[in-house]
Amino acid sequence: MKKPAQTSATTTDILMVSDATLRGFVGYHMKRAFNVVQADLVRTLQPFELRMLTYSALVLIVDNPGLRQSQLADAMDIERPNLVVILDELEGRELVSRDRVPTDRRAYALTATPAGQLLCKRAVAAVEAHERALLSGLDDATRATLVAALSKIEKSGKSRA
Amino acid sequence: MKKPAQTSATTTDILMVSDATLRGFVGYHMKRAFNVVQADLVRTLQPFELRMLTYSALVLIVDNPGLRQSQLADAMDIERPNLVVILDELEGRELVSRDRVPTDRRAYALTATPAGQLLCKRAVAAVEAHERALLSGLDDATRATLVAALSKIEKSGKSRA
DNA sequence: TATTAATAGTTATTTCACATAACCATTAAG
DNA sequence: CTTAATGGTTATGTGAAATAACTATTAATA
Repeated sequence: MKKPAQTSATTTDILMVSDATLRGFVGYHMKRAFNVVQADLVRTLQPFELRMLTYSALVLIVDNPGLRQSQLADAMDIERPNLVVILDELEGRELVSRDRVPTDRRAYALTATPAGQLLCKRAVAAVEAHERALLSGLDDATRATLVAALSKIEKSGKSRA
Repeated sequence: MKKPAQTSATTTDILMVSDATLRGFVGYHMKRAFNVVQADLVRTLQPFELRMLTYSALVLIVDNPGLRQSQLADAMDIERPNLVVILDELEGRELVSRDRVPTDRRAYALTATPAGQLLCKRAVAAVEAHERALLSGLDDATRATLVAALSKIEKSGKSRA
């Protein structure tokens, strides 16, 4: 009788690590799944030299031309100071422009340049394709339930912020 | 005729920011929902003086007494160097101990002290309670679908790591 | 109107979660 | 026995967030 391949000559005891307790939490599953999605997103955006934040900022500016930095920060759920570097980068690449608002000389109106709009369109298309591939294992009904559940969770947080 | 409350004397134009494009991505919903869950988790763990990482490390050690740091790093999907500080903290608080493995004097076997086990039990209970509250809007079937979908997404990433 | 308070954006600094490179000790392989 | 690989560590860097404190400007109020 052959000994089963001498699995571990080294005392390493390839005992699988159990994460049973953590698996009991929906949050744990969310983090793990999101890590996968995010890693994919980062790879997808790399050719465009966009990061998650520059990407979502750009998309929001394209979709909401003329909005203020504070509105954008609000929409992105980040603090104003963090937005500054993001916009510095986008502006430096001439993808968006900060234009003074004549009626309020404190504020800047954000708009995407033609180059920014083009890059945005391409990036969005790429992300769509990648996400479609990543979620190909889920049928439409499941995907809808997933999104609905996530929305509900998100909303339930808005109350006790 | 009363003018409708002069909604904005300032030109601020309270125009709602549209995130319609981003809402088209499941990943966006995942991030938003996870932010809520994570914020809740952080608040929940604060009384125990645990952060997400110290918490999950502790739980995994309790569930897998004797495991090595590299196994733990692997299970937590982080690099070994990052685990060092986490364990320094847990060991400093005498919640876990690093014991030399006699058969391999390079490695450390990680075990939770009684204090660590107790804290772990309490923390897990608290997180369970909080998560139950957070997910109270979802019925069991939806929750099951959610977890199944997230697991599938997670797995689909494991192939193309 | 003059002063105070609030707002928009910025700078500086910090924390946390992660990654890489390089190193020491020890063990395994050639 | 020399070389590889492994387990843990140190040092260091990056990206995503937050806070405090500042300037310029606009709104509120006394």
